[in-house]
Amino acid sequence: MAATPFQNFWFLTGPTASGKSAVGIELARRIGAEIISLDSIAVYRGMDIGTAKPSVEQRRDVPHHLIDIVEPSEEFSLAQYITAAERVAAEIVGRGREVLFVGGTPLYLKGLLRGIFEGPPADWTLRRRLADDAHSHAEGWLHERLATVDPVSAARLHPNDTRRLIRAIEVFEKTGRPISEWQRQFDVGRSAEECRVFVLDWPKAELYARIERRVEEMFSAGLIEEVRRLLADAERPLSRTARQAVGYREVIEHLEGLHGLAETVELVQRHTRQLAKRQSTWFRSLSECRFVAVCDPFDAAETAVRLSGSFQTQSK
RNA sequence: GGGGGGUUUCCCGAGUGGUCAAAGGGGUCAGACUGUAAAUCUGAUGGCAAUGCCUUCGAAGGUUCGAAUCCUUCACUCCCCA
Repeated sequence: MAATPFQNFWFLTGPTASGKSAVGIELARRIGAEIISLDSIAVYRGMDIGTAKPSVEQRRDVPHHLIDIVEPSEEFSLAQYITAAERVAAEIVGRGREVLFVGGTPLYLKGLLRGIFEGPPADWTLRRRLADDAHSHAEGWLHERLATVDPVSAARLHPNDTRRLIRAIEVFEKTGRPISEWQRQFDVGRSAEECRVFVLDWPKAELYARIERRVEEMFSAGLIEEVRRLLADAERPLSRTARQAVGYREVIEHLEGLHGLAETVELVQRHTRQLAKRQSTWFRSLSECRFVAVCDPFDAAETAVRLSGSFQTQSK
């Protein structure tokens, strides 16, 4: 799954609330691109307010893909994303247009840039069994168990990193080969000069102010009502991947009576700041990234001009 | 006016003579991350010339070899009776 030359496409990313969507549309216009959303939650239909999806007008203006492609009751995964992105990107290229990825899910970005291994899909029954076994054994059982079949991965993973330990064991059981032998794609990245991966880079205080404001706007735009609607269909409960999204998780808890409204708003703001922090950690670690400094007053069109121009001059 | 409780490191909150710079949680900072990733996991978190030293548990005194822990007074705060 690594062969697709995603490196030749355009990528616009950055932490949440950094203005990616607005800049993306301006940039797409300039370069004649269609946009592929790079967002693990915007794939869900009906999850609009909390994901700050581009508006209908914006989507009419520039074609957007991989938004609203699954039901909130369905699980979604990295591999599904990569597969869908490959397909859509090929279609866009077929139309003779540029491909511009816009969004802030760094794992998906890395998967696009470097490829992912052809592994087995999640087996939730097996995972559940392993988790149960781990509970009934002593601390560190999963880790020891992995060490016997895949010492390399065991050495890399912390004994408490249950999810990755389980996935590593799962891959071994399904394929008979250790996951550490499968996973080579992420080892080496290309340099920023060879790629067009732009990261909107804000001063922290300004970004945090944008986050606070945006979360308040989500609530006044009806986030709580949106969550009520999502929960209304008892036949099709929200999937594990859909319900863990920031904004949704906290509002669900609010509706369950766990915390009041004011506290909920604060929680969403705080968790969003923490998300932004983790996104930034990813960008710093990716050699492909090119940081584009932005600050208030923010001008999306001007930023788009600047980063497309910077590419022309920087790439010789 | 009478009786009882509280004041702990950024926050909440354990700790009732030494093993306490002080549990745990939150926050913050940093890191990891390949089929749950807006998830999950890890480390650090009083100061410093730092295998030790200095400052800290409302304030000031006191007891003791030794106090966040005991005593006295003061300040603020909460509850009950009047």
